[in-house]
Amino acid sequence: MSPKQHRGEVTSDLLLDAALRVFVESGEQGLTVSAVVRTSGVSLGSLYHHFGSLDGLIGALSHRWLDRLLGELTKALRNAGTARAGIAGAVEAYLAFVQEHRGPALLLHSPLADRKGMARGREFRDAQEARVSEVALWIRQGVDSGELAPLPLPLIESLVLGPVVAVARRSLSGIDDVDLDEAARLLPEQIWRSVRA
Amino acid sequence: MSPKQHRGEVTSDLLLDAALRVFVESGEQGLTVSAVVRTSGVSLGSLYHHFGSLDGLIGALSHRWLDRLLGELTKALRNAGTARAGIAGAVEAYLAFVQEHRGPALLLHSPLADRKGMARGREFRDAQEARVSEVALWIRQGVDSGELAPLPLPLIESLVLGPVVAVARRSLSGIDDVDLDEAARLLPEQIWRSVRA
DNA sequence: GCGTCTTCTAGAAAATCACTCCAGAAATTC
DNA sequence: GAATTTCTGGAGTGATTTTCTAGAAGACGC
Repeated sequence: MSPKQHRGEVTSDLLLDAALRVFVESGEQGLTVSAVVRTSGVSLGSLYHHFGSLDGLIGALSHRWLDRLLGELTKALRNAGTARAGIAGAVEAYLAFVQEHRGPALLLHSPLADRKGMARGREFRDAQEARVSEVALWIRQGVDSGELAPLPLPLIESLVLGPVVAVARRSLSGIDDVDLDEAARLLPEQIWRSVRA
Repeated sequence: MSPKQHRGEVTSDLLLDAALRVFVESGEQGLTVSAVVRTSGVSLGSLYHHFGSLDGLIGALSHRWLDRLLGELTKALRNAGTARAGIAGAVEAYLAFVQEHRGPALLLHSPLADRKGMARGREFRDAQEARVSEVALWIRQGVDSGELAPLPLPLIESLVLGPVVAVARRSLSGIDDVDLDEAARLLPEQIWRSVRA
């Protein structure tokens, strides 16, 4: 790690951290270029040098945390001996992530991540693709082994993650009375019923 | 219908229609005040007179279509004799709506509707509340009659709509190969398994 | 140590938007 | 037919993102 690169990493990390902090404190409304520049202490020029645009910065931040979340999910799948245990583990891991990282979870489930998280460069897409295809592979194995119902892969993925995302959104939006602990206790069994063979 | 009101309705409808057209053609990026003014032929002042802000216009548009969608869902629930038939009907109605009204569905599933659709006035909220509470009531009856599993209502709602929304989003984003007809054929049975008693 | 090239920082200026404001037209009311 | 309310029009304002360019800091060969 050369000094120059070290400096560069520090600067972009300063920006990413500041962006998350601003988002948590001020919401997506307050997440402006000037606010990030102010709280990070980094200059406007540096921001645009490293990320090209505000969307680029937000996209990189979203990607960083989406990668963590997908990492938790794939780890849960990998460590499970059965399809049933894998589904349950992934559901619990998702909800645990939302509880432990409320700020980042809020970002990932906010409109910002949808818009700016997409249309990323190659590196971003590829790292994600690796995760996603690992999930797809795990599902295919479950179907082939007869543990999961013989459905199209996207449908199985939607049946598993759809309810989890819905519950997470409700909890994060705050207007609903969803207890994530309760959801983590009840959802795995119900979701399993919808995808088991 | 007096002449003035007639003119007023025409003007606001011109704006709503133009906004949807602009969104479908140019995406949420292109949905600007000037674009709406240009394509509608209505003046800037009129836009702000009728809707107060761009968010107000988008919110009204989202509300108009969300109301239609919820109407389809509640109609499906009302016309069903059993809980199982109701779930299946609602799922099919949702997916049919997405196929028949791709533009509006894209709007409803886009970040715009999330942000601007909220924080509306009393009239908007109330009309929606009526729909939502009708759904809640239907679910409660299913639980009480022993047809649905004794779960918290938000969880049941998430188990039913979560996968449907996930599939709809995939289809609308275009990057995925989800066949909505196939989904409408397969999902009802799988979702039913996750919520039946 | 010394010039060169690339990378990075800095912030002023430009461009784009949503929104305000108010003058006046059109419709309504009495 | 005058007064009042509602609606239309668009120039102007302020905020925000982005561009531009001048130059500082580091990498590298010599």
